[in-house]
Amino acid sequence: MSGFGPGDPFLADCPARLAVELIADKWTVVVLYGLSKGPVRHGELIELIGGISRKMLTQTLRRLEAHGLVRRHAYAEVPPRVEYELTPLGATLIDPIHMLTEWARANGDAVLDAIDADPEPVTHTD
Amino acid sequence: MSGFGPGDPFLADCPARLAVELIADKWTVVVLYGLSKGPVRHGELIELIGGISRKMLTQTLRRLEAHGLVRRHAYAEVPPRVEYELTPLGATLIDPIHMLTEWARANGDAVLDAIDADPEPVTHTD
DNA sequence: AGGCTAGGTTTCCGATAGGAACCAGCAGGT
DNA sequence: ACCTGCTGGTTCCTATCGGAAACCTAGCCT
Repeated sequence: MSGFGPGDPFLADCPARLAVELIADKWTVVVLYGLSKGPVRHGELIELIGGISRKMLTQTLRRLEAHGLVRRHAYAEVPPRVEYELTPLGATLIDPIHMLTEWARANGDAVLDAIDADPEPVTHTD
Repeated sequence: MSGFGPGDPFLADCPARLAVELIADKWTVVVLYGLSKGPVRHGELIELIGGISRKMLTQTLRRLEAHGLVRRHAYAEVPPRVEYELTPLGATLIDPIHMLTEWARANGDAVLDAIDADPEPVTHTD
C-alpha cells in the first residue's frame, strides 16, 4: 500500500539516509552552490553568500571536505590564501542542487504567499 | 569572475533563499518523500521513516502545512485519524527530491568511503 | 471502571547553531 | 621597531533545536 520497497532511501538506515542528512542543514546547499562555478576563496564565499558567519562557513566546508565533496588548497602565502573547490564527487551534487534552485526560483513566491495567508506563530507572540 | 548574477538564488535575500531554508532541516525532505506516494497517516509516517519522534514529525508537518506544501485532514473519529497529503505546490517539490534520492542511491557509498578514508573528529577524541 | 487506541503536547536535557571576539603571522606605513 | 591590517580560523557563550519519555483527550471494548 505504501509502495516503498526495502532499501528505499530516507526510510531506512542506509547510505542514502546519511547522504541526505549530510546536506540537510542550513548552509551546506548554499555553500555547494557557491562552489559550483569553480575554486573560490574563503573570503569570497563570505561575501558571496551573505549572512553566513566565518565559523559556520569553515565548519560546513570541513564537513564537506571530510565527506569527500570539497577539496581545500591552502597556499603558504602572506596574507594566507585558501581556496576551496568541488571534488568530482561533489560536482555530482550540482545537478540536484540546480533543480532545487530552479524550484525555489519558480515557487518561492508561492511559499511566501502561503505563509502570508497562514499567519501561524512563526514569529512567536511572546 | 564568480559568474553569479543579481537575483541568483542562495546568494541573496530572495524568496529562493527562504525556500531553501524551508527544506534544509533534518526531517523535512524525508517527510516530503514519505508523502510522495499519496495521503499518509501520522502513525504510518512514524513507522515508515524510522528514527523520527512524534514531536518532530508533528512539528515538521505543521511547518510544511503553514508553508502551503502539505494539507492536513483530521477525521472526527475515534480513535482519531489524521491524514496528510501534499498540496499541488508540495507535489512540485517531489522531482527535486527524487533527484536527491537518486544521487544518494548512486553516491552514498562513495561518501561513506570518503568518511572512512578521512577519520576526522566526527567522534571527538575527548 | 480500567485499559486500549491514535494523535498531539509538554517537560526535561544534551547537542547544535550562530554571533562576537580573539589568535596567528607577516607586510607595510610611519 | 612598532603598530595596524589583511586573511583564515578558533574559542566562548548563549539561544535554539532535537529527542526520549510521560502525559492528555476521547470514545470503544471487555
